[in-house]
Amino acid sequence: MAEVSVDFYLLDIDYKTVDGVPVVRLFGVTDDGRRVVALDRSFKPYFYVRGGYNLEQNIRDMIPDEFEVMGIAKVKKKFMGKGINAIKVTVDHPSSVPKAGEAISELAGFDGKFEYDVRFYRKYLVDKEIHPLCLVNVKGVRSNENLDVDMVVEASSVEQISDAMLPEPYFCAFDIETYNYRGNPRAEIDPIMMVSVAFSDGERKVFTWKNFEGAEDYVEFVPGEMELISGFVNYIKNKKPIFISGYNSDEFDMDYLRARASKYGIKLDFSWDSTPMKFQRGGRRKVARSKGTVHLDIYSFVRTVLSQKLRTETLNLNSVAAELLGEKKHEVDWEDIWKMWDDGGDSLRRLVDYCLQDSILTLKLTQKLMPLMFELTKLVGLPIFDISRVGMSQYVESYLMRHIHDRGEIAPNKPKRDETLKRLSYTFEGAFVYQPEAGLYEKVVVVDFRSLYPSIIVSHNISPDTLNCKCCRKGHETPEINRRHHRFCKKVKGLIPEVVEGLIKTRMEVKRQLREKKDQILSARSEALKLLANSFYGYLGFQIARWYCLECAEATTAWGRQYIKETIKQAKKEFTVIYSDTDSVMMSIGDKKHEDVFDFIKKVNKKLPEMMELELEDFYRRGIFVPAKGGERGAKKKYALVDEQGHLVIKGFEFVRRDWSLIARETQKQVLEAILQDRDPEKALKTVQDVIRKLKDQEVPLFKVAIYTQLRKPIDSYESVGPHVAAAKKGKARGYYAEPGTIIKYIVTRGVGSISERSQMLSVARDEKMEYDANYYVNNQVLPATERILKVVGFTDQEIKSKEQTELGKWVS
DNA sequence: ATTATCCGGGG
DNA sequence: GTGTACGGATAAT
Repeated sequence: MAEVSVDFYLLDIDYKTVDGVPVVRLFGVTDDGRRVVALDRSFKPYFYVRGGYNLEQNIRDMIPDEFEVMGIAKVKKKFMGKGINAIKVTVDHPSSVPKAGEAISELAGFDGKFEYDVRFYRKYLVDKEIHPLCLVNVKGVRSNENLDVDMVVEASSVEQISDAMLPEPYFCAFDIETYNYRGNPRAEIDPIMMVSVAFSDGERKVFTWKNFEGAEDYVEFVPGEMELISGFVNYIKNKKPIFISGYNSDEFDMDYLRARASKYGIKLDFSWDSTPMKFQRGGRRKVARSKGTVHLDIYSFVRTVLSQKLRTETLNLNSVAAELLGEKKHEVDWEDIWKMWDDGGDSLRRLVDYCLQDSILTLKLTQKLMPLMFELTKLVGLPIFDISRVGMSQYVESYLMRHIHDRGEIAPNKPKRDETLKRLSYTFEGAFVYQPEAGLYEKVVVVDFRSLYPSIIVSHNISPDTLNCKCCRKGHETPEINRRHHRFCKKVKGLIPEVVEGLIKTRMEVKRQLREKKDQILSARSEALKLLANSFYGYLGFQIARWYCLECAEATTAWGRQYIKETIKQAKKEFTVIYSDTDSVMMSIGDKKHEDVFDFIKKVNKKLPEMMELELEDFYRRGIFVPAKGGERGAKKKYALVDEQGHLVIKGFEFVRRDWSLIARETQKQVLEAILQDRDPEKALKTVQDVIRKLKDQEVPLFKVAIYTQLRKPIDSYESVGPHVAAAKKGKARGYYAEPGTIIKYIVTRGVGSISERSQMLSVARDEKMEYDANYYVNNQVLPATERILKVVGFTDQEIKSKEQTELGKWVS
C-alpha cells in the first residue's frame, strides 16, 4: 500500500471499537472539499494513580488476568502546582478505565486516581494538541474501509499543522412541520407534513405529500410521509453539506424524524459511515449526533452562549432572528397548523412558505453565529458539536485541561455525588446589588464592567493553588468575609490568573488589531476571548467543577463589591445612580449629554488597572427597576427598559411562559408599556384595576384565562394532583383527549375547594358555560405579574393591596 | 415547611 | 460510559 499524506480540517472526532481495540476516527474535509476519515489505532486509554511505594508492585501483581492493564509506568507530574510521583496505568479500552480504577482503589497503598473521568476523544485531542476545525496532517496508508468518503487513511501519524480554520463551509438548515391536532404532536400518531431545507449557496427545497396549486419550483410532491423522509435523507446525503443545522432540532426535529422514520423502517442516516443519527443525553437535554455530517442545534448554542447578552427574554426562533437578523418569521399561529394542512390550497401554500422561512432564518442565524462558534472551537478546543451544546463551564474546563497538559500537570477530579451535594449547600455572599429606589427614570444609561471579575482574579492572584499559601505571610488579603480574610500568594502566579491573564492580553491585542481594521473574524475572536475570560468566576463557584474553589469565588465577589461601590461613588458625582448589580451600573443622566457619559467612562477607565474596563452597554429613554424577590444573593436582574428606538426590553420577568394565562401576560405588557412608553404610571394602575373589574364582571373571554400545562405522564400515575391533572381527569371522563404529552388547556372555575378541585378543561368549561374564578385570576395571575412593577413606580404594597380589596370587596362579600 | 411538578425550544 | 450536571416558580401535601 502506498503511503499517503493528507491535510484536512477536523470536523468531528469519535472512537469505535474494532476487535476490542479503540480506534479514534477523525472526520475531516480537505481544502478542495474532499471528505477524509483518518483512523488512529495508536492511542490508548490511561489514567494516573498516586500511592505508596508498594502500590506499583500491587498493581503488577493484580494484572493482567482481569483488568486488561497494558502498561504501568512511574511518571513525574505536577498536581495543583506541586510535583508528585504518579503511576500511569494504560488499559486496553476506555470501558476498562472505570473497572481497573475501581480494582486498584482496593489495593494497599492506594492514594487517589486521576483523569479516569475524561472522555476518550477529548483526551486524544488534548494529548495530541489538536484543535477541531484547524488544519491537521495525517500520514499513513489508504484503507479500503467502506465509508461514504473520498479517502480513508489508516494513520501512522496525526498532527495539527496550522491554526488555519475551515474556510466558509457549504451547509444547510432544515425544519419540519408536524400535524398537531391534539396540541402537542405525538410521534406515534401524528405525521410529518413537510420538511424544508435551505442551503448556504441559495438552494431551497421543500418535500410535502399533499398537492396544492401554484407551488414554487422547489416544492417536491411525494406520495406520502415515508417518501418524504427517505427523499429528504437521500437529498441531504447527495448534497453532502458539512453541517446541518436546526432550531431546537436536538429535542424536536431530529427526534421526531427518527421516530417517524422507524415507523416505516427507514434509517435516519446523514452520516459518512451509514450509521443512523444517534441520540444521547447531554446533561438534561437530548442531543442528536451524526457521524461526519455535523448536526448543529442553533437554539442550544444561543441558549448557552448568547442568552445573557440578548435583549429578548424569549429565545424562540422568531425573537432571536428579529434581534440578531432584524427579520421575522411569517405569521402563523401554531395552533392552526393542522387546520392549514387540512384546508389545503392557499392555506397549505402559506404553511409551506412558513416552513421554508424557518429553515432560511435558521440558515441565516447559523451564518451569523458561525464566526463565533468557530473561534470558540479553536480557542476552547472542543469539537464544534460540543461547542454548540455544552455550557460555559465545560469551555473553561476544556481550556484548563489543555493548559495544564502543556505544563505537565494532572487534572483534579470531578466531584462525586456527595461532594457535589455538599458544595451545593454552601452559600456565600454574592455580588453587590444597589437597590433601586421606587420610581421611573428618564434618560437612562447602562454601563458595564464586563471584565470586572477576570481582572480581579488576575490582579489578586485568585486561584485554588495560591489560596492561603505557606510561602508568603502577607499575600493579597481579601476584604472581610464573615469576619475572616482569605489570602492569595504574592510570589507564585496561580493557574487560574495565569490563564485568565493570557486571555485578557490576547484580547487586548486582538482589539488593537481591530482598531486598525474591522474584521468579522477578529471581532468574533475578541468576543470568544471575552466570553471565556468572563466564565472563570462562575466556574470557580460551580459545584461540579474540577477546579472548584469556594474561597476563590467568595474572594472574587468580595473584591467585586469593593470596585463596583467605588465606581458607584464616582458615578454619583455626575449622575443619578439608579441601580447596580454585580458589574453594571444604571444611571439617569438628567440634563447631561451622551458625550458626558463617554467622558465619564474614559475618566473611570484611566484610573483602573489596564485590564479592567468600564463599557457602555446602551442608552435608554427610560426604565424601571424591579429587585428580585427578597433581593438577596443570586438575585437576577429584573428590569424593563425602553431603548431610544422605542423598543421594550424586558429582563427577568417570568411571565412569558405558557403556564401563565394570557390575561396575566397581556396585562403585564400593558403595564410596562404604560409606564415606559407612555410615561404614565397612573394609566398602568388603571389598566390593572380595569382588568380586575372586567375579571369580576366575567367579561374576559375564556381563552384569555386559559392556562396551558403539559401532561407528562398518564393521569393515574400522579402522586400529587395539580390543576392540569385534575382538569385532564374530568375532561377525559367526558371523552376529551388527555394522554401523556397533551397540553391541557384549563381554567380555574368558581366554587369551593382547592384550585385543582375547581380546574376544568377549557372545552369542558365552554360546553358547560362555566364561569372562571375572578378571585384566582386576580390574586394568582394578574397581581403577581404586575404587583412588583407597580410597587417600583411608587404604588406601595398597601396601596395596591387596598385597591384590590376595595375592588374585590364589592363582589366577594 | 416539604415535596411534586412544570417551563424552556419545537408544532 | 473515561456517566450524571438548571433554576425558579406554583400548588399540593
